[in-house]
This record gives sequence, structure tokens and C-alpha cells, in this order.
Amino acid sequence: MRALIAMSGGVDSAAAAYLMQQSGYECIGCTMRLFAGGEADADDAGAIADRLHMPHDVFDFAAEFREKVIGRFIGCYFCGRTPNPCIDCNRHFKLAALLREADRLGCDCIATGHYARTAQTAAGWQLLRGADPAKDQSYVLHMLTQAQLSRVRFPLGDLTKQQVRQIAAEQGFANAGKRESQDICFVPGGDYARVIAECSGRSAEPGEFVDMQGHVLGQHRGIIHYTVGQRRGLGIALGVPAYVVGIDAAHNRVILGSNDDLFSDIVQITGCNWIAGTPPTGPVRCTAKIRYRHTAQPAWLTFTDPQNAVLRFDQPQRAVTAGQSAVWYDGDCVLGGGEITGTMRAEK
RNA sequence: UGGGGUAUCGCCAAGCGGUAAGGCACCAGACUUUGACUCUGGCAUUCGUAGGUUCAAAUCCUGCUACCCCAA
Repeated sequence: MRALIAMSGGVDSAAAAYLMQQSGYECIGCTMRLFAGGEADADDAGAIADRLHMPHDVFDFAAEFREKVIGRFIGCYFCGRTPNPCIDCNRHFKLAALLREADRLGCDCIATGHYARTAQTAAGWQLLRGADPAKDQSYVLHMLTQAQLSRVRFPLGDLTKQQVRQIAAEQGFANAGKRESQDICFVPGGDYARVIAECSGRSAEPGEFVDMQGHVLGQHRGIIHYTVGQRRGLGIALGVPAYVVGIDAAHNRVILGSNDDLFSDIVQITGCNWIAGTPPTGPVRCTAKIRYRHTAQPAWLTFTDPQNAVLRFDQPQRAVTAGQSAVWYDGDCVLGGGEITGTMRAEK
């Protein structure tokens, strides 16, 4: 069996490459170049591949990444939503593009350093949470299809981060102690609004902060600077903490309220994926996450058609945000997910 | 230009003679494969201003300045 290993230059993918090799796969390492910068990471990945005596390729996907990830990221912000580019990146690159290259290189499967697991059952392939609850990354993989799941391997799925670092250290990998990646990968400094302005050529138009009754509270720097649930950076002193509770792109307004105003239990979702195949017609009992770092909460999921669904949480959730992904679980098994388009608060 | 009131950190605001609370905002860290949230730490040698009384004043007295209210 020949496997193409996605190597980012970090500890996780290095350990994944090693483990695949130990499992008897004939491995080819590769690093995807997705944006300017990151050459050092590609070098780190190359060094690990050398140490493991496996070939290493670098694929330049910068143009495609700019179109499929950054472009959508920018468009989403200007529409008053808050995108999660990691979702698109995983879908289009860490899975689709990688499988494309795997075919070209005659590889049977691909492997990544995600903390997630797959399982084959009579009903098809399942995507499961990673064993380390603190590192589980199944959330960002919710859009995977049966075809993709059948060919992807997650060698770290049963391990904890600590174990992975241990393996990296034992193998003498130079990056064993490398710190966790953070921020948006293509926005190294964290100033995503600047990147939006630079890449789009559009400037953010200042507008009004208003309360939920429409009273003007101050001036904002442009809606791309804000997201639902945000407190820091508003510059508004009301005596009590103020949070963004909504973004009205049509009127270029940012709506402020209290923390209590942020809770909603009914969530509209589009662009749905149902990993098992055809989504069920009746309500499904599940737990659901509405952001990467959220503990899945009990809810009912109902599809209105194969693309659209409504999620109703037992308890209202804080700052459910349009543009983010909702992901549904049955225990450790990922049922699917989609993009949040709107929220409501059920009348009590 | 008659009377009354108020002037304390960017905003709000304690303090009432004994040596500047707190909240909001802001800043810095921590956390984190998204944006956020959260947590921890920092943030007025100085109280509109000039004098005076006192061992000691933001706190008492006087002048000045600014703003507010009432009456003209």
C-alpha cells in the first residue's frame, strides 16, 4: 500500500508520517504551499521526511487556495458573517487536493495528522472524534464524503497530544517541542482585517454601533472588524460589558447588547453534509457544536431538504454565529454538519 | 453677569480632615488549528486652578476658571 502523507512541518504530521511508515505503508511525504510565507515549515517537513528516508514533494496550491479559501473568507466577512477558513481548507486541500495528488502519484490512500478516527461498518464509513478530548479535530472534517473517508488515514486518532510529542521526541524530530499552531494560518500577525483589505482592495466602511432598540451608541470601524459575541475592541464604555449581538450588513450597522442577549436555541443551517449518505427525513436526536471550541450540546436536528436543516438546542447557546459551522454528533460519531445562516430564540 | 449647583483616570463613579474604592473602556500575557468568549496581570504620588487653615486636605476657607439650572 502506498500512502501520501500531508506534512505541515509541525509535530503532529511528523508523527503521523512516522506511524504510517511503521504500519508498513510505502510513504511519500508532501507539503502544500497554500500562501506566501511558510517556507520554513516546508523545510521542517522536508527535514523530517529525510530523516524517515521518504521522498518529499512540495505542491504549490497558492492560487487555488486564494480562490477557494481566502476569497470566500473575505466575501463572508463583507456579508456580515464570520467564516471559519479551516473548514474550507480541510475540505478543499487537506482532503480533495491531496487525494487528487495521491491519484497522480499512484497512492492508495492519504494520511494527515488530524486528531480524528475513521471506522468502517456495514453501513459505510464513519468519522469519529479523536481519542484525546482536548485535541479532537473531527469538527473541521465534518464535510467529508464516504469516498474520501474510505481513503484517508488518521494515525493520531487513538493518541493524545502528549503521546504524539513523546513519539516525536523519541524519533529525534527537531520540531518535537514546537508550539501549537494558532491564529489563521494565512494571517500570521492575527490582523485578519488588514489581510481582507489588502487582498480585496476594499476598505471597511465605518458605520454606527446601535443598541437593540436602534439607538446610536457610537461609531464602528467597519463590520469586518466584528463578530457576534465579541466584547474586546468595541471602545464603548456603557458601564456594563457590551457585546456584539448582531451585524446588519445591509445598513452597515453593528448591534450591541448584553451577554444575556446572545443566547439562541434555534439555528438555521445550509450546505449540509450527512456523512452516512442521504439525510434522514424525521427529527434526529444528537449533540451539536456551533464552533470549533464548543462542547457539543443536546439538540434536535431536522432537515427541511437535503441541503438545509434546523437545529433546536435543549438549552440556548451563546453567540451562535452565521458563517460558522454547526456539526452534529451521535456520541463520538460525526453525523455531519453545515453552515449556520441564522438564529432565533424560541418563545418561552 | 441676581441666585443656586457641580468640577476626582478616556467614560461613569466612591470618597464627607488622616494620606485616591469599584465598574466600563484600554493595554499586556495565558488559552486556541477559525473569528470570538474566558482567565490572569497592568492602568490617577493625584483629585479644575491659585492661595490659605491644619501635624495632616480630594475632603474646611477664599479668589479665579469652566459647565449646568433658575430668574432676568
